[in-house]
Amino acid sequence: MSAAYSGTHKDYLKTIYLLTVDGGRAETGQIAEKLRVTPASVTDMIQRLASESPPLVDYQKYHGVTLTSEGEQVALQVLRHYRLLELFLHEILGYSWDKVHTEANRLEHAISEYFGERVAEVLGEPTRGLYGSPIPSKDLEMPHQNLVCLHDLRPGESGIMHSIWDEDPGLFRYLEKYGLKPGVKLSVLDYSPYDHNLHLQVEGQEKEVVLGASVTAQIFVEKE
Amino acid sequence: MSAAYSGTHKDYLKTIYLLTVDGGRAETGQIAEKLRVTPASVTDMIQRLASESPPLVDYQKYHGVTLTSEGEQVALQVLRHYRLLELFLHEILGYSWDKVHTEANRLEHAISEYFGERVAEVLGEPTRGLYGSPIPSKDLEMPHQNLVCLHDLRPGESGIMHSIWDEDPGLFRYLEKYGLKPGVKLSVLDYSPYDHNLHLQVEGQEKEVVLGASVTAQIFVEKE
DNA sequence: AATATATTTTAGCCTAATCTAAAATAATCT
DNA sequence: AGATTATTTTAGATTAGGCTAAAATATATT
Ligand SMILES: [Mn+2]
Ligand SMILES: [Mn+2]
Ligand SMILES: [Mn+2]
Ligand SMILES: [Mn+2]
Repeated sequence: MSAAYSGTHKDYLKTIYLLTVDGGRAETGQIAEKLRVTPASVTDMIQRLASESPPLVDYQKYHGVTLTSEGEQVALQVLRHYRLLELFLHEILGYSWDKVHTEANRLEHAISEYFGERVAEVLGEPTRGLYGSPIPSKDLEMPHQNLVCLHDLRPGESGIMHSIWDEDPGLFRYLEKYGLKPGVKLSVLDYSPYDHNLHLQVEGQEKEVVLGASVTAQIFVEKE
Repeated sequence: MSAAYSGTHKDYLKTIYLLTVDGGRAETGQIAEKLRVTPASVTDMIQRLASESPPLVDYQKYHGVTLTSEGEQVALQVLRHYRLLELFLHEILGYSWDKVHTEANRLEHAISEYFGERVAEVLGEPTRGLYGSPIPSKDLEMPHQNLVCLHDLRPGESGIMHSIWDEDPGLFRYLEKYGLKPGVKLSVLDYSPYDHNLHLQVEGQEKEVVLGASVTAQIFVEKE
């Protein structure tokens, strides 16, 4: 189906996907920051993405872009490769969490579809990757998930830790020290309305864990 | 040490290495054919390789190039990646022989040094790849080998099949039908001076195998 | 040795993807 | 509402790596 897009095209599309997955448009400046290029370069590129046939983005001057369905297909394919690679590097090649990102981000464009499917098979056709991130299926459907931000849970509610915003490895390591990693059950014991701190009971930990709003806002849980 | 050379640079250097490993110079037209670009493009590129600092090739106008030792280091690094990947794709991901080449040729530039070493470890630090091709060590030494062309063996002489010229998968499959694959012992029973045919005893085969000069010239054996 | 053929190099052009500086537009503040 | 600030777009330039056509050089043939 889809033509063979360049690695650069794919990086733009993946970035736009991640910026718009929760609704809204991806703005020039945001894309520029993520891809570490100048806004002028982004304007140039998104105009080219918009004038591909079929168009890959819907571009409104001065108001950023959204993906067309063609653009989304490409983005999901790259994202599938990316998340399969993350898992593969960690599980099969023994990469540590923090080394995974850079390598997967380079390899995601270099591997063939066939490579992707071979890796998927070796890994047992996973639907969740590192940090619990969802992996699009081979036919590019996102696995359904009933996620809620930990920040929004209140005493008495509980869930399974799922993933963290932006997949920040530094934050990930910090949370690991409190036993907080994907798959772990947690329940909210208390909430302080003044500082928005949450007091948590974390599976496998004796002491309760207290996290500030700037941290809980970054954590997604699958509500029970 | 070495700067970060582009994938294109590396493809040229690997190609030049393979064209000069048996001595002599790599000519513009040969490189152009292997890389499927025009001779004019090759001239342009080898002039740039020659004016890198340090220079990667020794260029003599109208008489092709040889690698400098810096160029050879880069070539060996790429070749190591390439041959590790070939083996990896076949052994770990279950690629068939003929699918391996294209993927490895793309991935050889995309993987990091770290990835290469992780793969090497998973494979058990191999020194020979598919078709018995030698894999440069981590510090870029080629494994010693006392190879001779099957074409030059005469009755009474014998050896272990090692590899085939140019790693042609079609020829490889043809030879497999006669039990001829890397690691198999063979001895020369007879030689016809008129057609240069060789009559071979191949380990594991009852009937003798007769091969023409155009085939025996492509086969390397480790002499006993 | 002269001519014909094959190979290589030069010259000029092209596209993708980036940049900087300046101009245009939108968003924010008073 | 008007002025200031922030963001985006345009214009023009650059670099890598390719191309074609023509010129230069080398190799082969008579
Ligand atoms: Mn707007
Ligand atoms: Mn990428
Ligand atoms: Mn010469
Ligand atoms: Mn290559």
